[in-house]
Amino acid sequence: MCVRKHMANALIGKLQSFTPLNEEDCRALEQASAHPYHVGARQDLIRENEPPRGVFLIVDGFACRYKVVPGSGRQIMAYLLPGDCDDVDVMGLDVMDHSIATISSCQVVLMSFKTVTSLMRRPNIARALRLCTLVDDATLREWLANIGRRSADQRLAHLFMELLLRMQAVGLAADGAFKFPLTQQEIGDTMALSSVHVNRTLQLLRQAGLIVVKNKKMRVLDYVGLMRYSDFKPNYLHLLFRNNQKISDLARMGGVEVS
Amino acid sequence: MCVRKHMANALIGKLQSFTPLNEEDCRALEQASAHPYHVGARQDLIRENEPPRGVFLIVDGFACRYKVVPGSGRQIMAYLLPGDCDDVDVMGLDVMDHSIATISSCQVVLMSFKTVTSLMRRPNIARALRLCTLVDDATLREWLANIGRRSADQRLAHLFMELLLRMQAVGLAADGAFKFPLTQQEIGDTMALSSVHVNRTLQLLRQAGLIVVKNKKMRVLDYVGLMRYSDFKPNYLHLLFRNNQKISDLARMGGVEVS
DNA sequence: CGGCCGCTTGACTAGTCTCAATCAGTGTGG
DNA sequence: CCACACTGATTGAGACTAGTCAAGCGGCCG
Repeated sequence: MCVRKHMANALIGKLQSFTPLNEEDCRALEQASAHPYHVGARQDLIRENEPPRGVFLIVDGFACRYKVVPGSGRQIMAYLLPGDCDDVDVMGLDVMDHSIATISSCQVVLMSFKTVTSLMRRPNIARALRLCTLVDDATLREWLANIGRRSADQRLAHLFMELLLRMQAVGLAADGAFKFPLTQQEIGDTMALSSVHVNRTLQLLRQAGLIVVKNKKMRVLDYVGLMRYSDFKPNYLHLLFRNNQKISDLARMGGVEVS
Repeated sequence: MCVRKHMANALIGKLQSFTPLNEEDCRALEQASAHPYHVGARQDLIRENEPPRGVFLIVDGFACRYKVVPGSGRQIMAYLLPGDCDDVDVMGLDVMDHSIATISSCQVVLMSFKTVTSLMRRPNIARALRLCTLVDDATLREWLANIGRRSADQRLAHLFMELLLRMQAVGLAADGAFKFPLTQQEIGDTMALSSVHVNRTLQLLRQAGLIVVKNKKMRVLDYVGLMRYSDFKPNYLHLLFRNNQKISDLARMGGVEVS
């Protein structure tokens, strides 16, 4: 197991939370993500129907997967937070079936297929990356249930609770607060609501004393309340795989049986 | 490449449409799926929070992934049609984050982790199974966009078009018609609509001369119309990977640029 | 024949959307 | 330093899609 903490590198931190990595693994990952480049806010990294050029890794900032539905704007289908990356198997695809874009300005690495292939030859890394994909899939399913079944207020509460946990998992939340660069329009694009309704719903959550949003930062004032409010069950994030004690505790506090 | 046609085994047929398989590959797959067992309609195969016992493969019938959202019924998040199977990586999870249940009565295989591991040692099979997962993910994203962005009538039209293509891809649709064992309630659970609204919406699509549903069979009367109606783009099914000429033609007829 | 499940229809309700106007914060050029 | 422009947040009013409740119908099975 790699002894040094690599929280400077969110990817390493995240993978280590899934599976132990040795020195060699860490070196390989550091090398692979050594040269990020800067991308401004609201820029496409790759568009639907384009052939994948490699595997994107977000080192810093918020990015998202999205699709445009003609006549109804766009649907955001996932957030890519620092340490998150594309499905490693996109290499196998001829063309992308969705687009990826930055939300805030980002530090991005585009790993070549060769790089990814050599990373995947390391069993620990391969295992960790596969688990990442599994969690991404589970998150997508949870979003489907969220959008399909919950009312606007519960939907937003659920999303914010997830963001808090995910940001905490990569060490980017302190005291319930984290960077939150999303516009209300973008929140609406995510949760299938109009920006007007997002606005009114945010006021509701604020009045309920659950959250505060200000200066592109969100603070969760009462995460137990937020979990209850949205019926949030953290199981889909599979946090108990992870060796961050604080997160596991938090997960348990949801009042959920996590066997 | 395996010369014999294996359409008796939907899985082999499906994998072959992604990548050529040799005799050995086919034998291994046949062995792995040799002993399906029968499960009645509306039975859970595995429930959320249970540890996975293996990888499910649907040999015949309709099954689905779903989650129950307290206070709002259930959300179906995917259909498993004949030849479809669980994500091979569920083996890596401690507990399921969703349930899997039959819709109609089914023939099911539960492949042991050992079996799956040995299948994954065959490069062709591994590649094909990974592509399956990628298509499943893309389908999930498309459903999210569908539920998030489209009106009830477009949503249903889109779903039916997808089902037609998928059933055709495994040789289970003839002349635009295929088995359709879903109740209106289940369609609603899938597309996040009430059963009452599903009922009225189906009448709309019927009156528009697009589909007929009768005796647990659906017939698509005008698939070009259905595609237009729902703005269906078949790209997410990645059909052009597949060696079924008819499907590729159909995909192109959507009027879509599929590079 | 009776019971049950699923389909159908009607009437009413409500959550969310759309349109439109105003306000606030930030950055820019004169 | 101020006027202006632009983007995003906020508020109000009215319209509409889809949900809920409730009753009746139809076909299948024991």
